[in-house]
Amino acid sequence: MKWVKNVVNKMKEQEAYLEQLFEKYEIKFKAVADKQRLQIMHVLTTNGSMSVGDLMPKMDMAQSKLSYHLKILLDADLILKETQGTWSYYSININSVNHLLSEELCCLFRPANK
Amino acid sequence: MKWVKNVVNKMKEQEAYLEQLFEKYEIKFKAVADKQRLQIMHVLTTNGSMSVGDLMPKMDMAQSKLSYHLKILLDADLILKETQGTWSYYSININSVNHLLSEELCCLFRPANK
DNA sequence: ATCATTAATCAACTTTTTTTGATTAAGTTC
DNA sequence: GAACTTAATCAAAAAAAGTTGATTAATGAT
Repeated sequence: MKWVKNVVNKMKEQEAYLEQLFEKYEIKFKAVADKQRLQIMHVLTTNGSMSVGDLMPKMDMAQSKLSYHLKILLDADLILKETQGTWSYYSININSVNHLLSEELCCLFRPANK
Repeated sequence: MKWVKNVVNKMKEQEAYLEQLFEKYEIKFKAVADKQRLQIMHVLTTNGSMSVGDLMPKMDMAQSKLSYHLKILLDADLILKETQGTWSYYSININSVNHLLSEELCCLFRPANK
């Protein structure tokens, strides 16, 4: 019966779609599942664009460690990077954060929240 | 100067508050930072309240493994548990999910989304 | 060209998380 | 109460994530 096959196929498609989706969100949620990275995001929110060197004292973190965490946030598309010569400037990706977190939470990562 | 001390104290309070907040969210985000657990949440969403035994075939997962992941979601307050005799029934905690995730994401964890 | 600066990457190590199979505890059924 | 069912917990092993210090690559300054 043709329609049975069609239904089964639809279900398989749906499953594959969800699996992909969950994988994507796993990466994003892993990125925010660390208080140090949440702190980085918060510092970038309140200070705007910052170089790794600027972040080091604010986070009290060694350079290689900071680079490691920044890469995770960048791979999850939660922050943006702009290279200028030998400097790397990072900033929050508000758009991406808004699509991921609840409104009340986003407030924490919105510039100049009062 | 008294006002300097006051300002410094306020800042320290703010810092302590944020640190606590980030720790709380670390736990919640860790819980959703796993595709298997996202899948569990989704199954609970579409099927309503389920026992561990019901979930096993749906997740194709051994009992002890399932209990492990359910505990993580429960500790993060993202699911609810009701014990009836020797059965444990788990269900999604919509309220908590709504406060954590973006609206578009919550749709995935809202019963009967069309 | 040499030296200094900035930040990414690497490799070894540590810590945390996840998986697995077995055991335990508590409640049913006969 | 003996046997069975359900699900939590445990301990050992495996896998993944995070930390550390050193190296590298690329750019800038002298």
